[in-house]
Amino acid sequence: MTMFTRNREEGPARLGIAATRKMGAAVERNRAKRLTRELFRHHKPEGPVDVVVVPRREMLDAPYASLELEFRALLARSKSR
RNA sequence: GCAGUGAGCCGGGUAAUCGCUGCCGCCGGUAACCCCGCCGUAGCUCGCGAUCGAAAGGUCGAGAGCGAAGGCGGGCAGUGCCGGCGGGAGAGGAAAGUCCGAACUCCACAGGGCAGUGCGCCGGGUAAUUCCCGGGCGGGGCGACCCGACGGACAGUGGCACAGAAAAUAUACCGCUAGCCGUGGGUCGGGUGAUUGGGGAGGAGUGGCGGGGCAGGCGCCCCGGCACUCCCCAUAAGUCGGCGGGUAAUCCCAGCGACGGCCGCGCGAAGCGCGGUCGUCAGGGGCCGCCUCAAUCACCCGGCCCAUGGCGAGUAAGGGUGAAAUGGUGGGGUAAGAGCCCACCGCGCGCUUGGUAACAAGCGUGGCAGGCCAAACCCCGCACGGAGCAAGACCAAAUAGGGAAGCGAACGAUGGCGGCCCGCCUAAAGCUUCCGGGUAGGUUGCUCGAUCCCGUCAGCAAUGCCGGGGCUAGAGGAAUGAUUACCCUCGCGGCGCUCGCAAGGGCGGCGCGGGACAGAAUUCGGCUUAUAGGCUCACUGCGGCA
Repeated sequence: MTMFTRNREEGPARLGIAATRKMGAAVERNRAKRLTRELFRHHKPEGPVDVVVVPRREMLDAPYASLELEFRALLARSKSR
C-alpha cells in the first residue's frame, strides 16, 4: 500500500482511503477498504493526524499479519519525519 | 450401469473476541433558530419647570410614553444532539450488464403529418412488455426434447468471397443435334492394269508315274514323287468353281453316312422317332491345259460408316463447383432436346369439412413463374411526448448580487444645460430595516409492496380469486466487516483395512492446497451475461441381470 500523512492543529486522527477503479471491481475495492479500516482501527495513531492510504491489488491476497506489519512500519516512518 | 433431456433448488456452517450502519428501550449531559413576557441603552414623541430673547425660537433639568441593539425569564424541550448500557436487524441469484416493460415525479401538450426507434404466425396471461404459457408452421435429434425477429425478394436500389461455364440476365462459353461445304480413315460395290512361290518332316495300302536292282515269258523287289497331315522360309497375295483332254486303284473326298423300299414297335390315322432288313450311292480330286470367279497390289468412280475443320441454325438434357445452380422422379416424344405432353410429388387459386384462430385434410382447377440475403437500404402494418430519485418537495448559513422602504437630501451631495454666475433639471454612493431567488449543508422522497410464505379452488399451463400467517437492509465517497478455532466440501500426495485375477473401486484417518461468479443505491416485472461445487424430481436411448 501507499500512505500519506499530514498533521493538523487539533482533533482526532482521521483516515482516508483512495481505492480507484484501477484497483479492481467493486467487490475488490470494498474488501480493500474494509481491510484498511480494520488496520486503522487496531493501530490508531496518537494525536491530530490525517492518514490517506492507497491500497494495491496485492493486498487482497496477502495475509492479515503481514499487512499489520507494513501498516505499522509506514506509520512509524511518517512519524519520525 | 453408461450416455443424455427437461424442470426446480442450494450458493458453505457453527462459535468466540473486537468493530460498522439504522431501529427500539433505559440512564446521564445538554442546545439553537423562532415565539411570548419583562427590563432597558442610543434615539424619537409629549407636556412641565428653569433660563436667554421684543418675538419666532434656543439651551438646560427632571418626568411620562414608544423603543433599534442588548439583558433576564418562559415556551420550543428533556425534543434534537452527545455519551453510556442493553436488545434486535443487516447484500444477490444474478445485487452485474443497464437491454426491454411499468410504477412514481417533474416538464410539455388543439389536431394531423414527416423523421426516428422498436416490434411483426395464432390464442391466452399480465399493471405492462420485445416477457411468459399453450398451440400452428418450418428446421434439427434414434429419442426424451431443442431451435426459429416466423409480413414482403414481379415496388425499387444493392450485395453474393473462393470455386465454378454461369451467382441472376435465360444469355454468352463448352457440349449435343440434323443440314451445307471440305479433310482423313474404314468398309462395300463397280471399272482398268498387273501378279498369284519354295523347302522340310511324317505317311497304311494299292495303282499309275519317275529312277534303280533281280529276272529275262507273265513278272518280282527297292527308292523317290503325288493325293493326305504337319512345319519352315519368302510374300501384297497364293483360293472356290467350271470346261476339255488323259485316266489306275481295295486310295482320298467317305461314313457308326445319305437316300429309298419293306417289316416291327412307340401309337389310333397322317406325321415323326427308334430298331431290323434290303437296295442305291453319282460325281469329283490326283497328271496336263484353258476359262471364269476369287485373292493381292496400284489407280479411278460411287454408296455407307467413323473422326475432324468451317458456316449459319436448333437446343437448354449435360458441363460437380459451391453455402446456394433456373421445380423433382418416371414415361412418352424428338435430329438432339425441353412442362413440349402425361402420371405422381411439389407450388398457386377456388370450394368443402374440422378448428375461436394460426392452420390442417379432402376435392377441383391452373400453369410451371420470379436462387439466396430485408438483424442490407427499403416497402407494408402496428406501437411510441420528453427527462429521470443527481426525478421532485421542504428548511436554509457564509459570501456576492437583486427588489422595496427610511435616512442620506427639499437649507439640494453629484451630474447635466453653460465660458462663469443666476436659474432650471437631475436622487447616486453609503447606512439601517424588511423581502425574495439561491449555493454549501440538513430534512424528505425511502422502503407495507402489481410484497413474501403456506394452503384451498379455477385453469393443460402461464396465471388468477379466496383464506391464514409474516414484516425482511435503507447506506450516502456509501455500513453489512476483521481475526481465530472447529466442522463441511473439492483436488493432489502418501498410509492402513477391505473387495477384485488385474486395471481399479470402497472405507478410515494424516499432510498440503483450494471453495466460484460477484457488492444493494427509488421500487417492481422480465431479458441477457457470469458462476466452483452440490441436491431433488420426471423423462429418453443403449447395455446387463432376474
